Amino acid sequence: MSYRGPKGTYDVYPGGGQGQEPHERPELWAWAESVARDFFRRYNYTEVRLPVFEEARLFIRSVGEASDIVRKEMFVFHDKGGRELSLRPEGTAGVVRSYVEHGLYKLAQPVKMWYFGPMFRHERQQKGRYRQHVQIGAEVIGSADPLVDVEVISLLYNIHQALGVRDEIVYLNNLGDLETRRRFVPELRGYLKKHESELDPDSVSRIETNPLRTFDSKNANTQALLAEAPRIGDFLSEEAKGYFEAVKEGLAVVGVPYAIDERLVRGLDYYTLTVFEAKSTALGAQDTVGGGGRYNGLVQELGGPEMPGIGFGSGVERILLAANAPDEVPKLDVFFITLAPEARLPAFSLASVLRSSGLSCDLDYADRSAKGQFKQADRGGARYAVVIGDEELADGVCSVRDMTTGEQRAVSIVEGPWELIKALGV
RNA sequence: GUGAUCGUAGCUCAGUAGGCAGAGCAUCGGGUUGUGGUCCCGAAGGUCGCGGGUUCGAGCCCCGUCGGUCACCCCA
Repeated sequence: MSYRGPKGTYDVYPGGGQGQEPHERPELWAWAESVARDFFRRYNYTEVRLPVFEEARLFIRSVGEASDIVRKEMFVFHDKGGRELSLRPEGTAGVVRSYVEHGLYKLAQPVKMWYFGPMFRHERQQKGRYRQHVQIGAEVIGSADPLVDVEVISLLYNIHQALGVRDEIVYLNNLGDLETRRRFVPELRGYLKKHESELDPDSVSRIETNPLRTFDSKNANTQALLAEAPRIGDFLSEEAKGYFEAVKEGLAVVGVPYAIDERLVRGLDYYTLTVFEAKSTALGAQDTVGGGGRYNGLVQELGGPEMPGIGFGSGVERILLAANAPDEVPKLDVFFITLAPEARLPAFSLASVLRSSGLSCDLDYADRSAKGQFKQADRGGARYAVVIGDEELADGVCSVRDMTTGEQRAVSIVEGPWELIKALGV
């Protein structure tokens, strides 16, 4: 094989589902995007389309120097002007950059935005994890109303449910505001240092850089130790506690089931207060379908005014992997069957007119036999086969065959395509 | 980045002990000089991931490399 797609990437291509993963099937992508798009319309979100690369320092500043994404997962490159750029590893940084750059804080707040597009992380791939993957995401900037948190979380959950994600659980936590973190982090760090010898190496290295992340460890010893560790819930300010309660109450009202997970911290540094993660047990080890959180300091951090924000990102490959994918065959309205060389141009012309009228149609381009053309019509799920051969040409008609019933009748084409269009019931 | 495991037809996979590269599905044709979805017959389709080594002889054994898969790490 002379060429292959780059490591960790995949193709979406026609193949009738033979040997294809759900996320390799074009019709499932079309379905997922249209379902998501309709949800965003109903929730009044505006689509943004942003570059897939940005200045690298944007991600370093927002996602965080100590984060794994910045430390080892960014596709960084230099352009010919010596600028250091990076393929975007996540969506929030670009959206916030755009919000600040275009002064969107002058618009009526909050500004509600969504996007659908590829993200890039240089990782070893496995089930549900690719170096290029697609995220559906939403960001709401300019409101600190806990009901916005509820809206964002329920939007994520409802999209997943509409797409058939199986066995989904939404985990929820509150990381507190900056004041909370200031008091909690030294406390946790002290505890971890005391038990340093019993921790796994990854967790030890995080004691100084980002002690909150140790909560994510899958190491059994570390987890046992953390059960006794100080809890962030005990350090929350009254405001943060009240905020958390309001979010929980809102979720109950809109019927989003959730579970509190006090160890949920997430790997991006910009989160404050609400964080959430939607997982599905239908996936492998990479069981997070979508997640996000509030980032009340980020807009200011990136040079804008003090504006709160919240958002989610959800992996479309993982959605499709965790979903009960519909097994819909794309349907063709008409397939033209030409049984004489002189029939090809009239058929081609009729197809062109039918397409203008909104019907989907196709014809044989492979010089197939009559039988082969009917098979092709059948494969395409055609409702009608329109046959044009010597006999039809002599009579100025075409033979319209209903592929479900097998009934066939002659329709005049002497006056043009209008009889045919009428017969097909447009 | 670490570990395990696997690369044979478009797809799913057989391939015995190292001895001529196979099946099913899909594709194309024929049975029906112009009629599909069922059936029957046939054809086409391969640098056995790639490179090196051992051997009279390698899909099979050895080394390397690239890629897939799964897990760790981390996340979507």
